[in-house]
Amino acid sequence: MKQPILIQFGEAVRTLRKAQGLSQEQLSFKANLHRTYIGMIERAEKNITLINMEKIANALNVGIIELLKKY
Amino acid sequence: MKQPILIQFGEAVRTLRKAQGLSQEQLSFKANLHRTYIGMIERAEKNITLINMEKIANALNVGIIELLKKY
DNA sequence: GTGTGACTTCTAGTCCGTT
DNA sequence: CAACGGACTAGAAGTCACA
Repeated sequence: MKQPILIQFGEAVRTLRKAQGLSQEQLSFKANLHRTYIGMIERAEKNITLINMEKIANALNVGIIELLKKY
Repeated sequence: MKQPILIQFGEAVRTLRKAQGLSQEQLSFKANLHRTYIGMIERAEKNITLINMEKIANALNVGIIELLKKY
C-alpha cells in the first residue's frame, strides 16, 4: 500500500500540517479522526476514503484539490 | 451515505462518462472495476477510496481534480 | 443498460499500549 | 511528538441474481 497518489496525499497533509504548527494529535482532533490514523495517512499506509479526505482538508482549511495538486 | 462530496463526485463521473459515449459497463471495464460498482459510485452510495478514484479518473482520461472541480 | 438488495471478503479506521 | 504493534469493529470492495 504505497501507491504514488497516496504518497502525494500524505506528504501534502504533513507539509500543510507542519506549516500550520500542528501536531498529528491536534490535527486528528480537528478532523475528528484518530491520532494514529493521521500518521498512517501521512506515511501512505492506508487507502483513504473521500469523506475522510474532506475532513482532513477542512481541518487544514484547504480544499481537497490542494492535497492533490502535484499529482 | 449521500454526502455532498460523494454526490459531486458521482455526478462528475456520470457526466464525463456520458460525454464520452460510454456505458457503465464499458467504463467499468476500462477502470478494472465491477459494473455495478460504477453505478453505486455515480449514485453516491459508496464512500470511494482514493485509489479507486484514480482508476476511474484514468479510465475517463482526466485528473482526479476534474472530478472534484465544482466542489 | 442500469438499479437494487443481499451477501462475503478484505481493509479502513479505532483503541490500547510501547519504543 | 511520532512510529509502530496487536487486536478489534465498522464499513468499503467486490460479486451476483433479478427486476
